[in-house]
Amino acid sequence: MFEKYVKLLKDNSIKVTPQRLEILKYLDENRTHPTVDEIYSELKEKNPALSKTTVYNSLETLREHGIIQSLNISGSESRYDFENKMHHHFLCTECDRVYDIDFKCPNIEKIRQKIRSEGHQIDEVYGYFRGICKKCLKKEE
Amino acid sequence: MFEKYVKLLKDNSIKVTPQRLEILKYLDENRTHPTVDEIYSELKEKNPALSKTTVYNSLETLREHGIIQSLNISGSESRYDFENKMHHHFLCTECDRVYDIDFKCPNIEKIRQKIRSEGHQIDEVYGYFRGICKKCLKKEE
DNA sequence: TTAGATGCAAAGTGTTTGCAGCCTG
DNA sequence: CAGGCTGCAAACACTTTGCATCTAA
Repeated sequence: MFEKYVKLLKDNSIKVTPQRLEILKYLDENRTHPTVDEIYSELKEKNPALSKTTVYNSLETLREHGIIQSLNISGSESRYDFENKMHHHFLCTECDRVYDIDFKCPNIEKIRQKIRSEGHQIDEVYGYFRGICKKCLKKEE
Repeated sequence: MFEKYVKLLKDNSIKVTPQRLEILKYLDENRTHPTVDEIYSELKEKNPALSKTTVYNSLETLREHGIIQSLNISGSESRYDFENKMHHHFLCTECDRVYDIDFKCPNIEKIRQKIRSEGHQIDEVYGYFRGICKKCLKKEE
């Protein structure tokens, strides 16, 4: 049940703890770009001793190792994504849902090259789109 | 001296106040993507009665009217940009400087169309790049 | 004259820090 | 056993809110 996540952690030389396994499993099974609060509230039900600090610490550790991705699309709180391959995101400013955008943009490589040619080093690329999603547009009618 | 900014405000039917004029002038003359604190600290010197609340309020009003742009590239605090045309940004995670990226990416239109074709409505597009800038790379040597 | 802007203080929200005790490797 | 992780409380940083006063139009 947790073998997959144990392997992920061991491969990255990170200590395996029950909290980290639960967080990874939650992110893997909930590709809704949850916030720290959402993760914490949900996992706290099964483990009432869980601390929010641990959720913050674990997410940061996982992110540092490139196992997960963090998003800052909403401006206020961070969101987390088990999918670590590069892709873009669309935020609905009505319902706060975040949608994945899997469009491959060959120009990102050109931009990277342009920035590199100016002497800078690029580590991360984010594409954020905001607007109103299909569901919310229907409600407004 | 302020005619340009008075016109900007009047054209948008926003009341002309000394605070708003100073903020606009500051942003126009400092294309360094300043934070609220930077704007506030600087303007407070000439007008000690200035309130940070007013800076927040004014920036939000200007942003709502599309006169200026706000950036959330650093995760924590917001930054502001007098330039309101679409362009991308590069954040140096060492020195926190933000550089403009004026690369025109024709694929953004394709992504917009793709998202639209799925039924969503797009209002804003942000491209954020993070890494280490030329100046900081030199220091590290 | 009046709707809206300002400034102050207080409250709110998301995140980080310090540290004692516990657990993984 | 040692270094790293957890959990709690307190501290922090940024932003928003409530409200009395003031000001642009």
